[in-house]
Amino acid sequence: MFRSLGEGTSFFQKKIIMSKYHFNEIEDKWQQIWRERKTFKAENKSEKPKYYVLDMFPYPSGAGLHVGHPLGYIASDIYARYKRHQGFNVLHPQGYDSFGLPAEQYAIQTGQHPAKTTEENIARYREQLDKLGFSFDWSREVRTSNPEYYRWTQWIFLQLFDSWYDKDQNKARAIEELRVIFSSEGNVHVNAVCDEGIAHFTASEWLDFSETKKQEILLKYRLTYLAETEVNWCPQLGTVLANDEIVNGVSERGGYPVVRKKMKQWSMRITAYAQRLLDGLDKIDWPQPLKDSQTNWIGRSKGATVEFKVLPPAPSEGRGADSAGYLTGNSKIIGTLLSRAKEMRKNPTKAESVLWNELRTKKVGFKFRQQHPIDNYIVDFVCLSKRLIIEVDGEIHQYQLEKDGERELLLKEKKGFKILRFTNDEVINNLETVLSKIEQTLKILPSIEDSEQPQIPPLGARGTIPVFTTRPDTIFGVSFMTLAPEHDLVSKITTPEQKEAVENYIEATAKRSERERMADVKTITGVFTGAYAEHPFTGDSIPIWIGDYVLAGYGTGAVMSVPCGDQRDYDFAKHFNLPIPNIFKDADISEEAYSDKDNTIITNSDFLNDLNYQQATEKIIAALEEKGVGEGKINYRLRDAVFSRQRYWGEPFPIYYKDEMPHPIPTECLPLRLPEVEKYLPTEEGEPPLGRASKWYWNEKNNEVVSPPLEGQGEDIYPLELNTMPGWAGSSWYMFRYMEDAKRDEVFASKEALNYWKNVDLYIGGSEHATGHLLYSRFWVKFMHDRGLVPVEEPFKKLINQGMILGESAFIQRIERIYFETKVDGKPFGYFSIDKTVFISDKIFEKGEIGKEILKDNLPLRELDQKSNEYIIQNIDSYRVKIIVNNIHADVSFVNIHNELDIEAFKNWREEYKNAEFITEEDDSFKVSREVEKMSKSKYNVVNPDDICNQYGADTLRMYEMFLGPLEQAKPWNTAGITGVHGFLKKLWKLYHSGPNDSFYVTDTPPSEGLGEALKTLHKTIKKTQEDIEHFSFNTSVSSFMIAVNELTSQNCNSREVLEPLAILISPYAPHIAEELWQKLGHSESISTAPFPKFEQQYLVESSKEYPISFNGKMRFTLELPLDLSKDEIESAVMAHEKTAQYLEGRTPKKVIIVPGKIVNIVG
RNA sequence: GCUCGAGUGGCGGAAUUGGUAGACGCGCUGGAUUCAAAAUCCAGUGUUUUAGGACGUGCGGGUUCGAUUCCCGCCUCGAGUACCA
Repeated sequence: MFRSLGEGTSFFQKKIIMSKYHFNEIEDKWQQIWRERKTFKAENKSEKPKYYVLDMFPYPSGAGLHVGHPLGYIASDIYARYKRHQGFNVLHPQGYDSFGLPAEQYAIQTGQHPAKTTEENIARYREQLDKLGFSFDWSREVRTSNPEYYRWTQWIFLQLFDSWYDKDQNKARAIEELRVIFSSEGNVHVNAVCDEGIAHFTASEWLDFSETKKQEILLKYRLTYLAETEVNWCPQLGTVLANDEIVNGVSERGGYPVVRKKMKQWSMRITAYAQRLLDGLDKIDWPQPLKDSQTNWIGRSKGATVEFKVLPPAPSEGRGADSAGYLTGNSKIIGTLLSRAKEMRKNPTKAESVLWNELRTKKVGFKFRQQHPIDNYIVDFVCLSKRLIIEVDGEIHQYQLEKDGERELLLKEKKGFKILRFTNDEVINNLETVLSKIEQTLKILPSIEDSEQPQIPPLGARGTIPVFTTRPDTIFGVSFMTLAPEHDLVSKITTPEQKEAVENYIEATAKRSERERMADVKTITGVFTGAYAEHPFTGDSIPIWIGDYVLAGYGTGAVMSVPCGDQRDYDFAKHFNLPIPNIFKDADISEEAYSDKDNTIITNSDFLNDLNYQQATEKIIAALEEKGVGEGKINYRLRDAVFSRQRYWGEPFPIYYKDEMPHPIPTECLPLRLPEVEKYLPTEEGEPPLGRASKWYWNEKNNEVVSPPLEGQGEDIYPLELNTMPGWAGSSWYMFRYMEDAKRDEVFASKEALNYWKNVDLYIGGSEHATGHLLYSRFWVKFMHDRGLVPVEEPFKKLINQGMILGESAFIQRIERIYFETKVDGKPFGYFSIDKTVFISDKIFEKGEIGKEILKDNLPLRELDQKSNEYIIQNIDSYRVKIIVNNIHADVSFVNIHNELDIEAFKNWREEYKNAEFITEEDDSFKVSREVEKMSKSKYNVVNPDDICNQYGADTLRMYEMFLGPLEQAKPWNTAGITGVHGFLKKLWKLYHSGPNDSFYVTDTPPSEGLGEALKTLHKTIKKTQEDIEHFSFNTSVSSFMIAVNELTSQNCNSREVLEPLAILISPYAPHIAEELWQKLGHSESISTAPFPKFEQQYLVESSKEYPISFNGKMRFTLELPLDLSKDEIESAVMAHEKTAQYLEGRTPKKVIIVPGKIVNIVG
């Protein structure tokens, strides 16, 4: 080691030092130059083609970076730099996902404002990132927790609030357009993704509604809406817990009870986009496993809905529509009428059937419906597109006349229908006249758009139980129905006799947490409701059960149980002794259900007999639709996303409440800044932390945040929303923010910027975001596209998941107990626990008897005697000794590459180890065992990139991380291996410093004057590097650099023609050393702008090939032959070779396979 | 359970469409240099062997002149997801 560079050092020594590879100096120098010259600033206007490389931005945690974090950033940086060499205008930004839980938890514990913690963490992250020499354009940095950023998150939220999803146009539209539709024609023809069970209203009704009522209705259509959602509430902790924070029904922290509580929460109607999210996957270049998990998450299944009519609870209560005692209340009238309409359709009068016969075939030119419910009535025939009702009357009583007059008035006034009336007589005897009158009227009446939409009352409101099934073909195998215990109808259909049992069951299941219910799938539970449903085809009565194997949240929360075809139904049926009819030909269902779709032949199923799955499904769906009791349907597993969090450190909702209804804050008033609170906990009343803010009301008049109004004052003052947005809000659109560089105050991103950069060309990040960020972000982008805010439908064109870098934990073994066993009869003699802390070197006892010696020397037997008065171990040799050890994590920094522990450092680590004893190896070393685990602070296996940078340099770290293995694969970190890559960089440096005293030496002499091998090496490397980068195979290109440098070194190459392109090839990987060499080569511009070397095939052309000669597929020897030989010439050359005869041992070859340029194989 | 991915030396891994299995690096062994160490350089390193060879890419089959690569059946590990009707 040199003491100093001062006077005592000779000039000669100084020279040597200066020309060595001083990575620290070089790296500092270039990082500073890049920063000063803004080398990597992207321009929004350029002649060059654009390329956008993005990393998933990090959450700046307090722990800082470990070597696993930069892996993806290094890969993306290499690609970004490569693309710059290829002549692209590259956007490669970075930022922080800076809202989140850890900062808030820290705030709760310390009272420190999360903004401050976040700020500090970001500073530390930035410092660490800067050391690695990334080519980020930091001028475009984003932080999701900055008001100037979340202003636009709030703005986008308001766009969602201001939108509804039109299923007909299959896109989101402005809510204003929906108001216009409501004002002109009510909601009957609106085909929207919306809440269930919205009552129908007419235009005039809409206009009569109060503004609050209108808002209430509009909320049911908005893409972000308020809904009662069940959450896990922990009263003791005063907070809502996520599912994974609950273990066995109690909180993970503290073990407090958790109850299910309904809370009003904001939700996002992501389900509207289910199909488009699925379809979009075909258009993007993402890893298949990731696409698969999104596909699974969306969970599309094709099947049918079937409605089962609930039979009246007891025959004595009658069957008529008027006396359906169990269906009460206004909303149920439609349902009653509908089932009555069905009844009436089945039993038409003669006149009705004659007229229907004419109308149904569209003879009059328009589509008519028979016995159709309109408002509170059933009309005989209706043409919805012309709003024409046709009534056929029989003998009219006075009572009926009055009623009809009343309804006529209503229908005319409110719904704008024209009514034509005919008598039975007219229809039967004067059909032609009747028809021409209808036709004439139709001509006069104006058409109404979208009239083909039938008026369907909401599911379940008709006294029927709708179910979803993927196997409608098995409908004749239904022997019972099962509802989720939470199903709305349960209380309505349960008979008095079963009431108690059902209520007890519901109570019992409600107590079990969702987790418990899911974990325990073996116990079969359920209760009979006492009610029956009618099979839509056989008319049989089917018992209706409830059971917790049916989930309220999926499908309709009810299933038609087909025990012969579904294992769960089968188990349920067996358990409760329900019938299991078999509808599968030649299927054995004595032990389990027959769920094989492909080999199904249906039997015992009326008109489905002898059909296979596909045919039967097709036929039954047609039959369901014809009968009006069901239809083919696509169901999705995807649920709407809950968007509220009862947290402080997130975006506040720009919403205030007036008359209980949410109102948006004017967009020009954004951002709505997070208020200050004195504590980051929920309030005593269980409100979210924002409830503690002293100023958190909105003055509608002055448009400002104000204090709560005093009693009797503040007419224009309304409370603001107390929840905040979840983490994925800010990350769903951040890729667009980077695009904007100048007008960030005016827009989330300008049209010009959005149109120029379009979408992310390459996105690199972890696969853990598969069903979170990556799905939500796609959803928001599709929405933003619909509303004309962005030009693209998909945010990320190509995506790569980098694998995790795992840590190699070090384990030190602590003796817990010693177990003796007599040698004679193998009987246990005794356990001895150790009250001292004794550590034992790894595997020392595998060395047989040595172990015992060591034990004798180190564990004085008196210790054992003291511990147990009963047994005195006099002579350890007469026993078999078993040591029970406990593995304890030791910090990896105490362990060297030979797995030897620095005992002193370990002793000083923790107070409890200060006086520990160590049983060492014979050479006094102490070994630890190693195991690969996730890198984490708690496992003491974290390797800090700063340390690596200081010791080996950023270029070495970058290259080594790439060299470890394929980018997408998980791989363990092993610091010992880094010397190989570091040695390579030293060799690279040396290659350019082959002058006297290791001075820089590069000549302008063409390499062809030597052997010409150097150019071959160079072009081979160009080809390989280019292919590898394009395939993201960075590990193999590092090895090809090593090969190149090894070859060029042995060729003594110092030609500029080779070394200059080589520096460019390496620069994406090791940018600092490359810049330094580039400068030494005489360039003043950054190497990052140099064009990528062009590969030329001519240098790789070979004239001969070392042929492997195989016998029966086994390679025996090689033979160098000219490449231009014909097959025959190769054969004769091979056959003439002496070794050929030797391996043939006199046999005649049956066949000789020759693949010119590849291989020769002799068979025989 | 279902879906997806992966199994190659002591270790990380390579072999782009079936064509010389183990590139490159670590580690290990021996040597050179050094007072010594570090660093550097050189040689060797899949297993086995009677030194000819034999066996080797999780296991068992198959296709082929030839299989780490393709097909069938299993085993193990990892990830995601889970009573989804």
